[in-house]
Amino acid sequence: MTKKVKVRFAPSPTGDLHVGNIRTALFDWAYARHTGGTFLFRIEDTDTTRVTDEYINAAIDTLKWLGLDWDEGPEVGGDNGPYLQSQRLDIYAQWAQKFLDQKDAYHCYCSPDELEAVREAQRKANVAPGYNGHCRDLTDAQIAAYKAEGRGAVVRMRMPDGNTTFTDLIRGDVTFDHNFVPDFVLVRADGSPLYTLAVAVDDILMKVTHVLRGEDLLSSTPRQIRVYQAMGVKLEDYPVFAHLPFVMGQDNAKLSKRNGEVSIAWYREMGFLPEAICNYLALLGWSPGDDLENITMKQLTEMFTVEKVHSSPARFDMKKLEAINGDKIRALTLDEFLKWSLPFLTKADVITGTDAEIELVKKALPLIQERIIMLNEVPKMLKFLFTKNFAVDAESVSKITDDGSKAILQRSIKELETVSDWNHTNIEAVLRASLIEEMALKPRIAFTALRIATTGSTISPPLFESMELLGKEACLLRINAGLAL
RNA sequence: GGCCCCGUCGUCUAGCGGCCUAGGACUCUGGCUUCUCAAGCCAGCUACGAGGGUUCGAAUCCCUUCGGGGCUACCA
Repeated sequence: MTKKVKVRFAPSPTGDLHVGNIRTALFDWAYARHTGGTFLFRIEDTDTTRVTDEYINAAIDTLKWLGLDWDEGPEVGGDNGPYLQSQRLDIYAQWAQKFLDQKDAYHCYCSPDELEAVREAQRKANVAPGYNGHCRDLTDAQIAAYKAEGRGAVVRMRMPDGNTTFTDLIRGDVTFDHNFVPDFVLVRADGSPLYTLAVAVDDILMKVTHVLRGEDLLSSTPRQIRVYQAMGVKLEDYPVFAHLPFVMGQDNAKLSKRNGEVSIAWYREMGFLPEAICNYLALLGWSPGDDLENITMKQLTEMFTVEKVHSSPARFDMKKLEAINGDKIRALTLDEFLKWSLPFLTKADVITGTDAEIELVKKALPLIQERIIMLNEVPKMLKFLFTKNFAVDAESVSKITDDGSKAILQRSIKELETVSDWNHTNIEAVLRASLIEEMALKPRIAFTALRIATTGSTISPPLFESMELLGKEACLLRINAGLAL
């Protein structure tokens, strides 16, 4: 009988969640959903100097926004909580004490300076740096002496001789010789637990079956397995590991959270859709196959398997993300597009949100849906429909002050005044008849002048539709104003 | 330095011994369409890091080498 899958995403929010974090979260989530298992969300905040409440809340918010819903964790609860490690300190302390009692762990009185000196010597001697086992077998007298000195002590796990082999779902069997896995610290001198202790204890206690995480944690796996052993966990109850390849930056360096472009919050502000971000990120290190790329979240959960995840790192490519975002925007229904656009429009002060404004937005959106790749372009493209103090873009003014343009504008006013039923078909008809047919102008020339005068820019939604939405009065007003420039 | 991981077009990938004179997507270039910008359509450029094996046959298996990355904390 196979156990029900439980996958966890356990970030340490020392900043806004970034691209790499989210790719991991996405795979965790997709795998849980694919298998019909449980998705557990846990916050690893044992490093209190770097993790803040603000970042924790931001992480929760980001995950929700992306649609990566969790079954156990902050806000939703569960049977294995609490899900913030800072609230589980007593649990870790108990286990650490147990390890001490079992002699699996011991107190180490070495000072940071002493440890550094040892490492320095090791580097010089060209041997593997790491803890040298100095305090492994201290006598009672030695311990008493250290205590008398007032030294603090950390709790260190004893790494036995031998080696650890585990099967990584993505990389196959991986073996680490314990000669290169020194005794590691479980508890700081101040009594607080370290990641190595907390993850292992939590993954077991929370009954996690699959640990899918970044490959930077690959070499810490033998340490976790050591903790499982000390906990007395049976082999078949160890979680299965899968180390996901990195998402790298353009320069082949690991994407770092110091860079603004990696923060998911930034992508949200720019107007990327969560589904586009997830779709793109899913393609980094994984592929649905069959030349398929544009997939829905539902398809992702149906097709995703860890076995198909690559072992090699992937470069993050903004252009491709943009292309996918454009595809996703074009696939939106009008109501969806409206829902996503409104916040951008109000935030940019293009509209305040009245019913009349929303009605007009609704008419205008279809005109720009295939012309944008990010939602933050919506206000830019629709501003001309709502602005109270209209002005032609500075760089476009000179393009309509020549005699040719004046003639076009003059003739347009004359023709447009005659249009009684103001719609784009009629507008186009009179303008083509007069400007193109009679004046024999090139459409490009004639309509560019009108475009600048009515929308203020050389780039706009389709001209005649734009004029229709603007209304006859406003159009004529603006063209007249353009004539006066 | 040591340990570990990785190596197909510029980028993401398909490929799991013959379907590969290596397919798709993004980017880029050219063209068509066209009221701008897009979108759409067509065409083109460009890859199995290198060297050895194994085999009738290798991108696919093995070895070496080179290159990239991670870890080497009282960070995660």
